[in-house]
Amino acid sequence: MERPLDRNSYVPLYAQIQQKLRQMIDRGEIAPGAPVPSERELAERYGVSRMTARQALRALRQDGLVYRERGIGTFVARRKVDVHTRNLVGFSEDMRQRGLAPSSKLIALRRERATQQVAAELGIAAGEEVFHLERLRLADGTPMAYETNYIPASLCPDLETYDLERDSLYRILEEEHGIRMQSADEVLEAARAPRREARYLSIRAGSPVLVVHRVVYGDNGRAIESVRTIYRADRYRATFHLTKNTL
Amino acid sequence: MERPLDRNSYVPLYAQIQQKLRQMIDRGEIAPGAPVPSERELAERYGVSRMTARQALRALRQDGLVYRERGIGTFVARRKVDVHTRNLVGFSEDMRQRGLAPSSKLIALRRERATQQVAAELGIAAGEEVFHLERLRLADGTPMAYETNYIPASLCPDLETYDLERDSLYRILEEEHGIRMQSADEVLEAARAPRREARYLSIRAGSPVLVVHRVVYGDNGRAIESVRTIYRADRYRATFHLTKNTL
DNA sequence: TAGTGGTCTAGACCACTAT
DNA sequence: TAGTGGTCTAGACCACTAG
Repeated sequence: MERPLDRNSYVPLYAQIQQKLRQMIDRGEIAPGAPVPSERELAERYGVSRMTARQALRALRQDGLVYRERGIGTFVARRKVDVHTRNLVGFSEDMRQRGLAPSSKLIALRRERATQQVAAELGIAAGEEVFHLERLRLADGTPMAYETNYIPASLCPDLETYDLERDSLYRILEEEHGIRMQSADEVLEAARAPRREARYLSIRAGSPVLVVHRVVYGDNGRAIESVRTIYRADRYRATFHLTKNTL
Repeated sequence: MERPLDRNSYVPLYAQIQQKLRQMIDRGEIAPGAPVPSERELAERYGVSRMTARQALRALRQDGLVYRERGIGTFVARRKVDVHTRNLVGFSEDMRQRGLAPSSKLIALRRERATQQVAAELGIAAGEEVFHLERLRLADGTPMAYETNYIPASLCPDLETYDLERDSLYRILEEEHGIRMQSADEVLEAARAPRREARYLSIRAGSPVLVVHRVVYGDNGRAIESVRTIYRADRYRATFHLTKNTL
């Protein structure tokens, strides 16, 4: 028999089902290509309506863990690329998902007035106060990326009190300030490493680098931060899982 | 009064509502930051249940067009980056969305036996027949990318009969062969342009390029194609819209 | 208090696939 | 024919936010 769901939990039922299925897939209990229980079977097994079971499967498909075939069933996807779905995680979590230990070296942290460009990116007025943060990002102790963040000072006035060499900015914003990230726009491009950043990254100036510019939005639709991350091209690849829209 | 939905159409009701809202947003009839009709209002206005209206709004959020705040409402997102959501489109459609005219120069198209690596990417046996396609991709007549595709020959045995300089591979697969793309894994990295591709792209060998490797999966979970696209770094940026998972 | 989005129910019909 | 996923209904309760 199946362990029942916790109906008093704050975790929605569909999320609990999703989590159970995700575990079974991760542990290999359901092999790639093998069918996942159908919506109706999940509904019966866990004592929920079919719409609830369906919601769990939809989220798994969104993450690329399963694919669905109408009239046939839902199956565990055969992953080719090792996709760390990049569901809006920061550098620390990204590295952990890749099995690497993240760390940082603080280069700069100061309050300053937003330039026209930064203000436009963050949707605030030019001249408003922002935190300007620069960190060298390491994975297993070796330089991986150079990251520059701009965060509206009003969102997190006490940012200077945290240890940004060890702590995760996203963790601080999310857990300490209740700022929930909802979505982000990312632009990726290839470039030559600028002299200054190249020195920190221990590469030659002009070497190819992957530049990722990201603006993160909160659940109120307002920008939380603007980040530019310069990755060593020889150490980093960005991975994505794309799905056809209209669920 | 509102134009009613077409209940006999093959287009689902939620997709029709989604389309109407998308138009209103695109035309600027609902300004960024302004509220979209609530789920209950859409339900009443179009004579559908709330769950159906909800499905329309969910898809719009997934695309980053709106954001939702519980207890308050749904609002048109204030886009900072011009995101062409890259919902699994090919080069042709990508360029069109950027307002550029795509064209191609066919470099090679031949049947060959899949190497170990290509076979692994496509999930077929090494030695099985694949089409090997190479094209120089142009936007408004200037070189933008060099693209190499591998497609299992069994999927589209008559590929050679199409004009791959003018036609879209995705269109051929989708419309002529009923192969529906469902998802894809993408890996992006920065690199130096190899000599051969650099010549086609009219750049110096060693210049930075953005290399995008993509494996596309159909709705049966099987790989449809493996593509490697080398973009000129000075002409192309890849844009993405990321969302927090669990809808 | 009224309105919102988030979750959930217990059904229903459909097109599709495999047997 | 039986089972699947896709769509849809007409309700419900909840936590949340605003006035």
